[in-house]
Parts: sequence; structure tokens; C-alpha cells
Amino acid sequence: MIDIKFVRETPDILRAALANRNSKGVDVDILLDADKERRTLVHEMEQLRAAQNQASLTIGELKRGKQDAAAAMAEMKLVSDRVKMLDEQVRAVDEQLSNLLLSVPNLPDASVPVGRDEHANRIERAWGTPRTFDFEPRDHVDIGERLGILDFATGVKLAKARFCLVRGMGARLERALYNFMLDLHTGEHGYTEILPPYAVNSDTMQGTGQLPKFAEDSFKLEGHDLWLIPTAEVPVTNIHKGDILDASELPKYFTALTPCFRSEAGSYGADTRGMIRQHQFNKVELVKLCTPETSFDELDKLTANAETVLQRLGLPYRVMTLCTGDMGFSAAKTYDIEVWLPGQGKFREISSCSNCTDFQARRANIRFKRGKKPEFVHTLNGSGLAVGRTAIAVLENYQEADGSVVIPEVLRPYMGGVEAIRPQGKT
RNA sequence: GGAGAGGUGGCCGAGUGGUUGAAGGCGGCGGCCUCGAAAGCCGUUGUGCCGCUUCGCGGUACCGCGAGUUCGAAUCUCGCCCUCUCCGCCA
Repeated sequence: MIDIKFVRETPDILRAALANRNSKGVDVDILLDADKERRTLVHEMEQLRAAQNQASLTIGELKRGKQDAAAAMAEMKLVSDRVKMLDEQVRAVDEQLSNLLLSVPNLPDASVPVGRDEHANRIERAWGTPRTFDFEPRDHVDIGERLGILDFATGVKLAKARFCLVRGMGARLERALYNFMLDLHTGEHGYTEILPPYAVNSDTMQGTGQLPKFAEDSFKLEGHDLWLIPTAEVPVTNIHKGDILDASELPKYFTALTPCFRSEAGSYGADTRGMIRQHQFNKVELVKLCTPETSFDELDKLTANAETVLQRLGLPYRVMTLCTGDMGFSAAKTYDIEVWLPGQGKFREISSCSNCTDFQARRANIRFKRGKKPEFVHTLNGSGLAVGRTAIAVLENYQEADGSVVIPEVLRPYMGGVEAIRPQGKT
């Protein structure tokens, strides 16, 4: 949520930022009008309340002195009615204002390239050299089905399209990957491991920005005020919802492995083949709460933490800075990490690391105190990494001509020493 | 899911319609005392919003959440949520 005072004082900056984000749906003038009306109503109401409180004392004294208070009470009845009316109006305008504010995206940081869509994203750096194959590399669907570890048909039978079943060494590979990631982030990068609820209430969803605007992207549990989490960012960032932390507690680093559930509404026809875009996938998430002046440094460090996973796995990647038009709703700045997938001949997103500045902190009311006044923390999140996509990257980058897949060195201790996944019947 | 009890400030705990933002205690902070510390004593101690002559002042709201009764609600009524105990069920 953006600060209403910011809207009030610098509406033109907001207008420009919204135009860059392709957010033409937000009408700043309506926001300003609602704010003005609210303040007028609140002012009148509070003056009447003050009179009411004053009169109440007098009436109390009269009654204690056994004197007649009927006249004062009759007079106050009128004031009371007027207050009730104003209160209703304030409530209505409050609701309108908060709905408007909740639908305004975060403001892009000045360092973010301006642009309409992904074509304006900026390549920040690249790591590793894509391997040259002396055979035509297959994509993960071919590799996985030949090895008998990816079973898309059974996923559809049990649930529906965009669900899949992973078997045997494939399941073991995912388990190895996320254990490796969690060990790295907790052991070397200083994150505290969290095992959060996989379903959260609407208030929590609103805190990180999934609600009210993007309800159709998530799965709601029928008959309950509960949503399957689309990312661990939601429960983990909200751990301190409503809290005032002591400045000495910051920064806080959390990591969590969870399944992520996404309805993928609006992505019909995109990435229908394979495991790239599923309704359910595992992800190791990194979340930070920190002071405002450190958040961009923390973003760089968080992104580096995610990159380390790919480096240790020997997977080539590049880092992109998303442009204003391509960023998510809550982010002020986002780096996407894209891993090289030889089966597709493309870089594909495997991590998205964002500084949400005070945007989520305002919604979730997460503050810290170092002076007299509490201040909003800055929140950050990033994938470290999407586990399913990492498995895809391993399959495609480490495939051999005979259809087997070599296990990267760092994963072997997590795979019981297995050095390669080989087709059935071969050793 | 059923029955009962309960939800008050950082914590404990008073308070059943009228100077109660809320007694008392603990903790925290500041001071006195002390060579220093403890003890003791004194003072202080939340958050949001609105306004102003904005290192502060004034107003208003907040006693689980939401509605209602009343001139006036922490206190009364209704709905919801949560916690605890017992029963049922269950990994």
C-alpha cells in the first residue's frame, strides 16, 4: 500500500509512476477527492464528539447531584444522531479510500528501467557457459519420460492438467535439491528455516498484496476463509504482521520450503508442455525484513544467495532487472534470475528477487522502533530457488546422449552417492 | 463437531453504565542514593487518525473483532473469531 500522504502531497509523481507501470486503471483524482472528503467529515465528527464528551461529564455531575438533566440529554440526543450520520459517511468513504489504495501498485525505484514489457528488461550479468552438445539436446519432458521419472498423464488423472507426478529418482532429485538449498541458506547465508502453514486467511493474503486484486490467481478453500499459498512469501512475510519490532532485531532472514499453488488464470496456452508452469510446485523462498536504508543492499545480497545455488550446481544463468511495466504489483525493484535450458534453447525464469520497500509493511502493518515514532520495515523476497524448475535445468543441462542424466557433484551426498540417473535396464 | 470457562496496556491483574487510556504489581526507561552495584525512594512508560504557532500542543479513537442499546459503554444486547478444560474424532 502506498502512503496516502504521498498521494496528497505529490500526486504528479504518482501519476507518472503509474503510467510507467501500465496501471491506467487507477484514477488519482478519485483518490484525492475521497481523501479530502474523508478529512472534512472526520473533522466535523470529532468536533461534535468533543462536545458530546464534554456534555456527558456535565450530565453525570447533574445526576450525581440529583439535579434535572433532561434538557441537556435532549440536546445531546440531536448531536448523537448527527454523529451517527457522520460516522456512517466516514465509514463509507474510508472503505472507498482503502479499496482504492489497496489497488495501487508499488512505485518503481528510480534505478528501474522504464518500459512496457519484458523487451525492456535489462541484462545485468551472466554466469557460466552453456555446454555444447555433440547430439541434439532433448527437453526435460523427453528426458523425464524416458527415464520414467516424470509422469504427466497420471498427474492429469489424479487432478487435472498442469499437475504432474514425479517418481523414483526424479522425486529423489527434487528432495536432494531442496535439502541442498535449505542447507546452503541456513548454514552459509544466515537464514532461519520456517515451516509455515500452506493455507492462510484473507488478511494475510492482503498483507503481501495477493488480495484484493488478484483473487483469481489463487485457490480458495471452499467454505473457509483460507487460501492455498501461491508462495511462501505470503505466510513468511506476514509472520510479523501487526508487530512493532525492536531495531536491534533487524534484519531478519527467513527461508522456507513450501509447495506453491497457482491457478494460472490468464496463462491458457502458455507453457503447456512439461513442468515449467504447474498448478503446484515446490519452492525454497528467501524472505527478509530490514530497515529502509539497507533494503537495496539486502536485495543484492539476497539475489547473490539465490545465484550461489546455480553456481554450485554448475547451471549457466543470467540476471535481469525487470522494467517498470514487467514488475509485480508489490515490487519496487525486481531481479529475475534466468537459467539456461538447452532443451528449449532459452533462458527461463528460475527466481524472482524483489525489494517491496514499505509497500507490504504498510499493508501488513509491520513496523520497527528506533526513535520515538515506529517506522515501517522494508520487506524483500526471492526464490532460492524454484525447485521444480531447477530439476528441469539439471535434467536438460546434465543429459547424456544415451538418455541418462549426470548428478551434479554437490547433490550426490543428498542422493545417496548416486552419480547418474540412467534409463531402466541400463546401469 | 458437542458442553463449559474465558479473552483488559510489553507481562500479570483490578474494574458490571458517568472525571477510566484504564487501579495495583512486574518489566522497561530517567533520576536520587552509592566508590560501584543491589535494595530503597521519586518520576516516566502504547498505537492510529485529524488539526495546529510541529524537537511540541490540542482533539478523537482504540479494553479479541464487528454491529446494536444509551445523552454517555471496558462495563448491557446480538453475531463472529480465538484460547483453555472435558467429551467425541484423529496423524
